[in-house]
Amino acid sequence: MNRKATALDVAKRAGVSRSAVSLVLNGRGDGNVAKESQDRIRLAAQELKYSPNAIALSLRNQRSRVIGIVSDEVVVSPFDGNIIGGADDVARSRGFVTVVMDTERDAARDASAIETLLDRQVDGLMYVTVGLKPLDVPHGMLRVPSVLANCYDSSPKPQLHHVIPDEITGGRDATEHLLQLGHRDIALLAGAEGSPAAPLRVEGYRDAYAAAGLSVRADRITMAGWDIDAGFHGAMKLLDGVSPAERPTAIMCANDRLAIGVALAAARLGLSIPADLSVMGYDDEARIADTMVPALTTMALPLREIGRAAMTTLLDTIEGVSGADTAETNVETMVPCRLVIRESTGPAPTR
Amino acid sequence: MNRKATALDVAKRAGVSRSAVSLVLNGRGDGNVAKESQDRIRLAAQELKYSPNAIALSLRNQRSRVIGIVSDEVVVSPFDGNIIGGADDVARSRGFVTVVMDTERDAARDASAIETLLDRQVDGLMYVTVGLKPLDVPHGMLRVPSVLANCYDSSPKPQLHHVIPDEITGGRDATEHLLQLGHRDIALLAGAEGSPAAPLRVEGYRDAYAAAGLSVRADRITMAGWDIDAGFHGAMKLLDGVSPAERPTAIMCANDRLAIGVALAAARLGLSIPADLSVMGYDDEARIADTMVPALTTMALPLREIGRAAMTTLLDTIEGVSGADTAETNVETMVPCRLVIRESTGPAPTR
DNA sequence: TTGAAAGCGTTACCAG
DNA sequence: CTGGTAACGCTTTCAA
Repeated sequence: MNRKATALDVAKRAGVSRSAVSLVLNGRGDGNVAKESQDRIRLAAQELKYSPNAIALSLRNQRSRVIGIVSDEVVVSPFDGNIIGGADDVARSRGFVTVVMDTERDAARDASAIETLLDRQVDGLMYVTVGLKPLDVPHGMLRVPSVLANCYDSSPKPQLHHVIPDEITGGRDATEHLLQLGHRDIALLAGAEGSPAAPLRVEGYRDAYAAAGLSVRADRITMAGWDIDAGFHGAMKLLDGVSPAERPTAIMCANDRLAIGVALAAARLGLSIPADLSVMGYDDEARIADTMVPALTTMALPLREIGRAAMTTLLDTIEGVSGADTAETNVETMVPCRLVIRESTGPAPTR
Repeated sequence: MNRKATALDVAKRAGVSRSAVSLVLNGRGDGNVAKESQDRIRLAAQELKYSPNAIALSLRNQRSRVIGIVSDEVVVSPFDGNIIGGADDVARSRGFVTVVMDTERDAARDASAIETLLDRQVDGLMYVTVGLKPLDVPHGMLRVPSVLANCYDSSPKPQLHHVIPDEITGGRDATEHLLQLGHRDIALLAGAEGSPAAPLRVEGYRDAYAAAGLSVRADRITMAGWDIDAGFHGAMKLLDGVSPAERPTAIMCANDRLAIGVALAAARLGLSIPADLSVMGYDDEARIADTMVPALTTMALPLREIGRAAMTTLLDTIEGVSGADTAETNVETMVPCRLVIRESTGPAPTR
């Protein structure tokens, strides 16, 4: 646990001054320091395993090459962690590191996390949420380049760029997949009221119906909730004791957990998926959708892409890349969802 | 985006010197600074919203009150995030903050994450994994007080304290719950080979059988895997086309996803849970076990407790709390799992 | 009771 | 081409 080597140690060992060390190790040696000294410096640095002290560097340069990521509950919840994964990919590839702080949905902690990060000279901030939602943007975020991922500035005058999934198109594409398979009566288990994502997915569903010249039956749309039991009870209501002619031939779910509930209900009722009933999920949740029996056709949320896009615009503004967004330019990036066809959807049964 | 107030700004506004500001704001004002000046200083600090620059502080004090948490994939995976939540609770309550870096299972990134954290003067390090596993401890962790959560030093001479769940007792308690309900033929879907947790849970299962004076049937234990499909196929093999007398009356699963697969199979076979078949999960995965239909009886992994315990021992050694572990004292803390009884287990069917 | 100065490890500037 | 010096913001010691 002995102290790390400093630039001074390297200088001494190489028999030069600190400044020479600094110049050489930052690639500005040529034309400033004798070749011979350069070699000695580099050798000494290696022998001492010298790496500059990041703290001193930050203090000196007033920047740290660190991006702070604040999340409402991405770390502790099972969802959406890949947004952070994608963001980190991009950050690393551009020579930045990310540090994450999760506030477990406590708004008071948001502010203090951001203050902490700011105090440590982060060069930029990113706020990530579990599930699309409006955000009361913490004040500190405006003091440094910042971006929102999977959430958006809920104030009347949005200041921050945000990156979100295109839920309307997602809902539409999912519905169209089913329509193309010949389904004409598609029930929608639509998630819970109060979530911003749910109504958008419903809107996409309506769009697809309209585009196909079909009219939607209001009673086919249920704001069921987001969990397995909601899917189960929703499906039972739709299917149990209902004659085949009256049954929807497909159930589209607003997430994969609902689809599990639907599958449970179908199995209990002796209905086979997809022969008797097609089931669609949404999210493509890892270790759920792909391992379901049958494997779930679903609309994948572009989590990594959201993270990548958000980090890219953030770093572009930090590094002043030309074309980087200013207050004027677009404040919204929408990333398309991706249809993943597996085994839970098939041709509508003939009746 | 104008610069933050510094101690010098406060001093100027209060008409005193920088040092006075420092003394007063660190509670060492009495006996050193006139009461009157103290008030002026505090007022000025408030007006300027002064808070000390953490970077300068770290540089000066050679410590940061930051704990670095490195994870193999806790952030991006859906599992075990609550370990970090628990750790953060304890850290905050003791005036530390945590920053998380996820290396997405890339050992090369472990080392660099730790180097980055060390360069930023973290006062301590914690490594967290998804699922119990041996860890090839990255070298840098030995340069600063460190602790392992949900993993353990795989080297012959373990150096670091680790905190892990008591899987053997967990397996035993789960089995005993079923035994107490009258089950005598309990099948075990035991997870995958190669995972350290699986054999421990099996050992607990054997212990419970032994304690009850029962002998285990080797063919009742299947290393099935960890996912829904494995549970489904495992259950089908156990149940499909097997006469009631030959069927196990309960299936114990090494995690909740396997239990989903089992429930799916049971429903398809017209078996009712728990009347015909009791099903146990393991993990008490959020939004899965509690919302299953029927709600899953399961063995809850003490994730938050693991995080809390790990952070507590870490901070104790950092702050030199008496009784804090030294190289001599215990290197292992085992946290008990917690039986959560819901609706998927019931009395063994009479036959 | 107060203020000046040193030092934490860097880098950038400017004489030599 | 080189080495000393200032500055980043803070705390602590020492002298006034």
